[in-house]
Amino acid sequence: MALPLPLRQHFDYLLDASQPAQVGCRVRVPFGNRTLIGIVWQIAPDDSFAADKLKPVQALLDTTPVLPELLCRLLSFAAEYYHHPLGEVLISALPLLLREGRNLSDYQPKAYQLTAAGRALDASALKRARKQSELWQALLQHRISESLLGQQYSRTSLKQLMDKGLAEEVVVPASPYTAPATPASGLKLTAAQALAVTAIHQAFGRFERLLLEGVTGSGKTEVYLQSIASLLCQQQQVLVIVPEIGLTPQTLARFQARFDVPVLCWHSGLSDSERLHCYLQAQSGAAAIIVGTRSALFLPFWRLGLIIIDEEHDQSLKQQDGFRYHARDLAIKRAALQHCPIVLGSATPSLESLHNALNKRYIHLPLPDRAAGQALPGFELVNLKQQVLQYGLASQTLAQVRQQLAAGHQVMLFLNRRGFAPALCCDECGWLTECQRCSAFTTYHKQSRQLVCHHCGASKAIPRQCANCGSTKLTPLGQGTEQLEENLQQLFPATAITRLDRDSTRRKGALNTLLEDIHQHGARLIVGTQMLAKGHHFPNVTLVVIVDVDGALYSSDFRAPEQLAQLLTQVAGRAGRGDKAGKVLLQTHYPEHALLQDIIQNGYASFARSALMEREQTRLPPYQHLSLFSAQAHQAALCQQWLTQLAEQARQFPALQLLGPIPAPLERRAGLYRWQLQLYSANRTAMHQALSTLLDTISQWPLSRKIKWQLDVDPTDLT
DNA sequence: GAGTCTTGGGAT
DNA sequence: TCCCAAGACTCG
Repeated sequence: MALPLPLRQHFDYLLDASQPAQVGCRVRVPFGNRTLIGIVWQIAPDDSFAADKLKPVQALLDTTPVLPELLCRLLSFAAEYYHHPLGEVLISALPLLLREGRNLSDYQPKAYQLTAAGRALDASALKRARKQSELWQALLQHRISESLLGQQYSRTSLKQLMDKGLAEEVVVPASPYTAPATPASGLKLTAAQALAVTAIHQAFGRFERLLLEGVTGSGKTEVYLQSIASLLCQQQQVLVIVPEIGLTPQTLARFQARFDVPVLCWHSGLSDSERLHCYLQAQSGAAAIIVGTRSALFLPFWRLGLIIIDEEHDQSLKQQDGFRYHARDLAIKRAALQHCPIVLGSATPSLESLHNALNKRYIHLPLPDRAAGQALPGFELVNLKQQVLQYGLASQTLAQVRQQLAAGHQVMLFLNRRGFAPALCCDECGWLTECQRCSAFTTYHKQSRQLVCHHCGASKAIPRQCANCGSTKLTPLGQGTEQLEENLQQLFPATAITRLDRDSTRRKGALNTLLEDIHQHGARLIVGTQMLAKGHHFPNVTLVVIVDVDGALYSSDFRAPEQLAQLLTQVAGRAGRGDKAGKVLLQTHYPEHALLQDIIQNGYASFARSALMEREQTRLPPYQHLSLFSAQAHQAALCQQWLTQLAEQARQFPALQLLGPIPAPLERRAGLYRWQLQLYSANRTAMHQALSTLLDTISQWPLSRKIKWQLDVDPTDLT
């Protein structure tokens, strides 16, 4: 059995012949003095463990596996690849209700049918019970579903038939969806879109990876929709994976509006029973299309014909705690197991995917132009040096904002910093409000009157005095979205402003209300964080102002330039999507910066190619594989000691290059010091072998129990 | 991970 | 001699 424990071993139990278990079924087993839900992983007489010490399985919970063979293979691959305990990987793929050992049939539709005795019954036997007889007659013809029972027949009669052993309850899985006879028609495609759709169609029925690199507004979604259309006629299912924030009802509505088949969504906001419902609909084939966030990848499908990963560059596809998998990479593995194609779509593909496309491992499908023929918005750098700024905005920026608003257009201002100000500062001595438990300043939130640490989430009341000198003159330092909104309202008192960030969209449904507001035409200012960058379509936005990117220009993380280029391109892509041309103003103190120059003059595609060359020269991913060990403890010395020990071991593998131990960029978080050791290797197999050996070694160190440590294979975040 | 067992130092 | 906490050990 694989049990949900952080242990890299299996546990054996006795199953008797009356328990027809299969691999992938759940069992309830005694473990020490508690009970666990585990997954049957191997059924074999095994003498590796003393037979007299084996405990029997308490209950076999499934007659058919909740994890079908294909998912077992995917998950066992994932457990090996990410070096995460199998039991935890398996259990994390199941909806919570199944993890807790709930009975699957309790959630499946029921029907009633006659037992053998019922079918053999002589008609005269029920002649004195007219209602029972009627029901019996009906049951002779066909099963009766639970819903029909309430409407047409009496439950009492049924109970009487069941008590006599004449009728019985059976679980009837939902039936697969009805395939449309002809593909739904869509918009007229551009030549590039048509080529992409054809290429995807040609890949149906076999494993193929396709990278759809379409500039913002090039109509990637239309390509997805038209690719899906013909699959639905063959009664195949489609899985669409989107970033967390991209899954707005608008996205879902677009799929639902196009196709007359059941489209279900899967995301963290669903209740436990909604999740189980989705799981069952996918499994039975009742759902034709599932649009979901990364964990939708682990749903069982009746007949999966295509996987689409939208915004494949998005960081939210990588799980950042526990089982740290990358949904894009596991989806590719799943497509291989399913023998179906997978489409990776993005305006700003990750360097990893682009590398694979340029290498011809993936089929490259470029959409270089916007679908409706609009020009891509032009960038204009606004030099902030030696300028008098009003609320962080240059006079030429304000002039252009004013001009667009006067024309009745919408203007978007992007500032990747929520809250009112990144810190409160003492006027007298320069002291800044710091988080007690992190090496970071606390953000001032004016509305909620709190200082919040954006790293550990801790919040506290605003101090009246400086903790250093006792002065009462504390003023906000720097500008966040909350303040920008307030300031803009001063400058443009007659204009409606919508702010989109995690604070303004925290309430359920708030994001949609705000998006609706924006779509109600009219001049309007939209202020927001990177939430603005993710796939929204705002046809009336003609001007995008990137208020401040300077903080991101000089980062130690080798992925920072890639991520900044993606963010800038995605934000810029919100402009000029309707029938009016768009423009982007980029405010910076470093107008000569090479990265900014490259992006604004040559665009993302060119930037990405030169960034790849740089990665090749510096031997960074995707040209070498990276794994990251990190250690956290209350004392920095323990982290350092543990990683030094680890580095010593790792040095024995000639295929590995080491970087570290070094403190993490955010050196302390939630009271814990954080150190890391980066391992690089050109040889993936050698890397995995080394990691396995290292993990075995680590598990024997007493120090490993005193600190918190993790391994992240292919990390995307080095903070 | 969580519960139980072992060990050893310190208090009574 | 007892008590407690930290660390080791085990779970099938």
